[in-house]
Amino acid sequence: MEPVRRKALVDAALRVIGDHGSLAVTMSDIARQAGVSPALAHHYFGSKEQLLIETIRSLLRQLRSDTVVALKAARTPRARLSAVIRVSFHADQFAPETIAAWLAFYAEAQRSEETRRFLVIYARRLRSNLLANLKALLSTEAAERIAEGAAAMIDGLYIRQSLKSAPIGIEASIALTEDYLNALLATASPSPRREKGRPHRTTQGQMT
Amino acid sequence: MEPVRRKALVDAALRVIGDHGSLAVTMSDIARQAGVSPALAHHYFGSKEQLLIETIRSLLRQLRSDTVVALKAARTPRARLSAVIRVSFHADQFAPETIAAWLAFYAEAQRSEETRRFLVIYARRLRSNLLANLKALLSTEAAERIAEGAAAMIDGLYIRQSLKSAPIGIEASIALTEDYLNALLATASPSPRREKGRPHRTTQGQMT
DNA sequence: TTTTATTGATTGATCAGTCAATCAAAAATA
DNA sequence: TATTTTTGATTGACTGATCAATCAATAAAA
Repeated sequence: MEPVRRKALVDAALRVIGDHGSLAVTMSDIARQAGVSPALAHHYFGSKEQLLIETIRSLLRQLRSDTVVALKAARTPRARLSAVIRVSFHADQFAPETIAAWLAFYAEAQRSEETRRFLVIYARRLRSNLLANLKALLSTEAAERIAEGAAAMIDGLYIRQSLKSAPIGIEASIALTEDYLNALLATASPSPRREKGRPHRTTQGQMT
Repeated sequence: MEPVRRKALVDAALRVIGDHGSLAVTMSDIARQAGVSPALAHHYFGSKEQLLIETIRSLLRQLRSDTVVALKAARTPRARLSAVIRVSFHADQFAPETIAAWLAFYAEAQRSEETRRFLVIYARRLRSNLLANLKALLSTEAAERIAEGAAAMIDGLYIRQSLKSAPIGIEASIALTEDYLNALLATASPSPRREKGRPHRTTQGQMT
């Protein structure tokens, strides 16, 4: 029973948090969603915090698994970059409840060291997946900048989605990130082996 | 006394929320920080929610005021774009407690209609400030895309800062956003009056 | 005197976490 | 096989703590 209940409770927590849009949900809410008593949730997880930790862990596991699959299917570095982007905006990730859950965990990371650790892992993975493939196309220096920028844009599009103010769709979000990549790939030095010196200003003054 | 107390309480709330990294702070915490009794906070604001609303309103007012000043000092559209970026990463905004507070409100917006309204106003203002100046340099169509992208990148850099995982500094954040702008300004059609037709793919396939 | 500012004390609700008690299945024993 | 024992699953009822909100009372100012 244990593994069944644990999974049911973690799934329920994710759902309840997503619906409610906050981690301020009660064990009762979660237990009810899972169809068990609150006491049982405590029995298996010991504390609410522990259940929440398992919940974010599961969110992360899902994302990694999706990423691995997408990466495996892509052959070239450029294609792998697109794969990373696509996974980030994949339908599951972009569901309102999932976005709400991620956001809630971001806020929680301010207070829970353990939650922060998980989110740092996420941020690093995203950056690293981008960086590894950018390095095949650009100098390390340029690759690092662009990886940082692309990761920020992905996170930003994601968080802006949570407000549903300007409902940019999945496709538009992907296109925007791809445009960023394309533009900077074209502007920055095109080869991994490039001349050193000034950190190559991007074509300034083009448009006054 | 009323205006004095209201301001003290709003400032205290901002501080406590920032320190605590969450809206789950008590009226007592806030009142203590402001040096008054919890009962007085209720007396002037009626409810905790109302105090929180006033708090985010104050955050927004500050940001707008900074923006107005920065915008006034800039002469060209391109300079105004830089001004908008600079204000977003201005030292006040980038202080850990301020970031924590913004994040907390983002999470709250999932649940409070009124909080969401304020954040939507913020998102719109940012987009609009960027858009107005981009339109002077590009077709409306391109300007809209780039405004969306730049706004997302700003928000993304901001939120990533909250994790303190890859502590990108203020200057680096500004540079990254400027690079995005420069690259896309160079790539997209350079004039406001441009031929119509296909939505101008950005130089695709440049770098295989 | 009337109004405003301020607080201590209290209330009512909500929750995380505990615990003793039940129930059922499996294991051991006869 | 029939039985007792043990173990794990599960819950209802309870506790202690926390907190938003209220209110009656006091102090001070107008």
